[in-house]
Amino acid sequence: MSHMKATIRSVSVELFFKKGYFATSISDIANGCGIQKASIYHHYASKEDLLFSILKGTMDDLTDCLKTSLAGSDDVEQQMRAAVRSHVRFHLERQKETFIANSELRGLTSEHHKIIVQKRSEYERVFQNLIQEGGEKGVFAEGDVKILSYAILTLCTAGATWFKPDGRLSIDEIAAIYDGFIISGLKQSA
Amino acid sequence: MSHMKATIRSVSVELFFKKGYFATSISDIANGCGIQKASIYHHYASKEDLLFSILKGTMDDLTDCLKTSLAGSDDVEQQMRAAVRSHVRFHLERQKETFIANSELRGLTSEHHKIIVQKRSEYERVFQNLIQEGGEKGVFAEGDVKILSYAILTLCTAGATWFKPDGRLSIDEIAAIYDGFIISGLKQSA
DNA sequence: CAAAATCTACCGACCGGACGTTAGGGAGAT
DNA sequence: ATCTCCCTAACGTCCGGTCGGTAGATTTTG
Repeated sequence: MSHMKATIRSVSVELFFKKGYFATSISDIANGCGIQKASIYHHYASKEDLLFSILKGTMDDLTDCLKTSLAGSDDVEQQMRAAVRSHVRFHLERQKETFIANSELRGLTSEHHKIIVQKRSEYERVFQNLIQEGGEKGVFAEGDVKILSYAILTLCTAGATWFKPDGRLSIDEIAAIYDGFIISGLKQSA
Repeated sequence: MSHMKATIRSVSVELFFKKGYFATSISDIANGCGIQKASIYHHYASKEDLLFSILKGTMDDLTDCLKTSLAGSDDVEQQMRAAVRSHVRFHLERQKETFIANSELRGLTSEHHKIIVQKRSEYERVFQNLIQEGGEKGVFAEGDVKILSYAILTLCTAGATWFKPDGRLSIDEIAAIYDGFIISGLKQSA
């Protein structure tokens, strides 16, 4: 990826995060890059292509991150803890991209939309399998797998909405809080 | 509110939910109402005014709903359970409006934005006070009040993202799952 | 090795269309 | 006579995207 192409990408992430995809114009992006808007089209085929490439890259990295973090153990509870922490960390470290990935899906063409949704389904399935396995082994209480997986994922994902990088708590502290909260909820002592 | 004004509102909710605020044009709304787009302006001053009135009405109803549900008890745990169930029910029963209220804030002017954010802060404070009080009385484990409140609220709020009214589980069943999950998390046995 | 051809990165000007909004008017109810 | 509610018609603006072109680097070729 050329230097300017990377610049366009990062300026777009910044603007899509701050103003939203539809409220950001190609001129805005070009302006932020210090070039003319026609030059954008030398690097990206369309505005939608730009959005898609951001979303796809982010989803791929997210998936890789999860796979790496699961490789260390084969104990269900430890794996769930690792998965939660990986999920939280990624969403807070790359807050802007993940926020976009969760709020701007409607900007995609239907084919691109399908691709991203499928990637997300595969990602969710990892968590669902862990909940299922944990339930069968008696590590977690029995419960509705889908609802619980949505609960866990959206919980962490939403962090990207309110997180302030220079706030009171560090990413690892937040990850630890979520980790504890979720594992308690899955064990369902109440 | 006149009949047509109510129709415009409900058509807008439908379209804002399905396509998003910026992707929905005044023509789309007029079309859905069976009138000309200029006629919209007899009932609402602008597109933004329409969005704001939807958001404000929804937030007011949400707050009322919470207040009513808390009046029944003065036990902290029971109140938290009631609050969670109220929050979940409202977000699933009025899924489209709450979804918009959580995703289209950027469409507002800065004054209107401020008003809605303030209403939301007051709403959040109710939950934060319950967590605080529960912590002091030893009903819940000690923990970061803000993070936990965000966790609880976004958890339920996110339900409006994936909920299917004709799905496998009823609203009350989902509310019960969330209730158990959250209370366990707050008691932090893990 | 130099000239010719090609490729890369960008620009200024422009296009068709869609958008939110306004002006002015008309039919019916009060 | 006035007010409500909706109409037709138009306005100015901005947007995504295209076009033809240029300066410079790189590669190909006689």
